[in-house]
Amino acid sequence: MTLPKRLYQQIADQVRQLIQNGQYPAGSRLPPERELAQTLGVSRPSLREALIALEIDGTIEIRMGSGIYALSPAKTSNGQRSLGESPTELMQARAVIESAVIAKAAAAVTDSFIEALSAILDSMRAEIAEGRKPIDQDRQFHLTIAEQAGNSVLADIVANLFDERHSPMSDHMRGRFETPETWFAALQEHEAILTALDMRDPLAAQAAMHAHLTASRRRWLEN
Amino acid sequence: MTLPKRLYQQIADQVRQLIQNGQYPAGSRLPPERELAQTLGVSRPSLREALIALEIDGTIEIRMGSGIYALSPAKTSNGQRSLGESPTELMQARAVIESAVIAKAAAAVTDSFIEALSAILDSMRAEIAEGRKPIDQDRQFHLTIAEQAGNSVLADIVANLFDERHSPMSDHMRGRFETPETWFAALQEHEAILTALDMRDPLAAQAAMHAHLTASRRRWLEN
DNA sequence: CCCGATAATTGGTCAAGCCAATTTTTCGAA
DNA sequence: TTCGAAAAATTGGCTTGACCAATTATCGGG
Repeated sequence: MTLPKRLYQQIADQVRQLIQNGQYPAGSRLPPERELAQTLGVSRPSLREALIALEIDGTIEIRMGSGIYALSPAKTSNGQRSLGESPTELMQARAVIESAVIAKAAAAVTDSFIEALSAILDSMRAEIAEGRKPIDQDRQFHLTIAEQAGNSVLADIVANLFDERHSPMSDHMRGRFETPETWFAALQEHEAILTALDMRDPLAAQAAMHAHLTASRRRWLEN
Repeated sequence: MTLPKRLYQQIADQVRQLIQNGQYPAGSRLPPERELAQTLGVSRPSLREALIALEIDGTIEIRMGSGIYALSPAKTSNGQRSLGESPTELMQARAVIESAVIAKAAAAVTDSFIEALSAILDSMRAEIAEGRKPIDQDRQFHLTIAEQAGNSVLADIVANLFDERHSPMSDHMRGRFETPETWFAALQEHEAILTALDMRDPLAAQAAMHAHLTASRRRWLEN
């Protein structure tokens, strides 16, 4: 499916291609705004909107009175990966990071932590029973564990990887729709994780999380 | 130090605050462009530039003819963390992830991989000898290891965490300037990592990487 | 040849207008 | 009185043109 793209997005793509194919290597200065706008056949405000997008994703640097400079790809911020580019690698990365994170969380188990996870699973079960998709509870489960590890940088990464896995566009492109059966399987895997955490067993928690993410990958990619 | 902020950034911050403090909860519609511009005392093109920034970072959704809608924080993409917010946590996250990554890379060692790392360290040594900062070689060293792990998602995360640690703003704010001495120490730590990889010893490689990142944290935060 | 002043070039912000998509309102028929 | 279709209003999208501010280039005098 192709969404109609905003003009600023089209312009940004064109400029990004000029940089990435070497026409403007890193450090070089792009043509001035007015010239670029004319070359691309768009208005200056529209070009500026595109330049803002490129500034945000780290493709260019804008210096008032001086010009627009191409940045090296190494300096770009966390660009959005193309959807479907590495779904297997995405799930593998989740397995690596959430295994490390849950080991930390398992070393910091408290009764309230266990109760919070249990409440999330109760809510998840209720949603499944009503035929709804407990995507928010799924996210909350993983994020609560990540937060218990005590490192907000890791928690952010867990959240972002979760969102990449579950972005609406990602699901739509792959033609994947979860069913109550797949959600129930996920719930059972979550309960196994909770049991391992309740036992304060880091190795068991890691194994349960790894099994869950392996199964999730299978549900996502192989159906 | 405070860089003068672009107007669109200031506007975006204001709108983001309106959303985050509950004045426009997720799902609600913001005032129309023309009204918002008037309320904030800016022009419509400037407001539109801000709205593009907010659209990119997932704070809002724009629907032509319908309006501007606040999104829930859960849906936001990888927002930039405030600089200095968690430097300790940033380094801890790097330790967790790069330890996992180097274990994978150590299981996939090849002669050309070792040669590539060795060449990077040679280049790093030459830069240090000439009194320059081998920041690119430092990054290349970490990223080459991450890429050898065979997972582009993890490699991207390693690159992004490295860039967060070494963003010009981050260094400037903390008043930190590396010296030839600190770079030389980093080079020696890198050589220890290479030795462990050359021995195909995942545990030694993990320990060397962990020691390097611990020392790097100390150099960054405690001087 | 160098330095300071001026001009030119560059990005930043603004006002106003028109186009296109969506939503709301109105009107007429059943 | 209700419903559906058409028209109007509202919303975002894009453009043209103008002026302000920072940086760079040029020129003239010492």
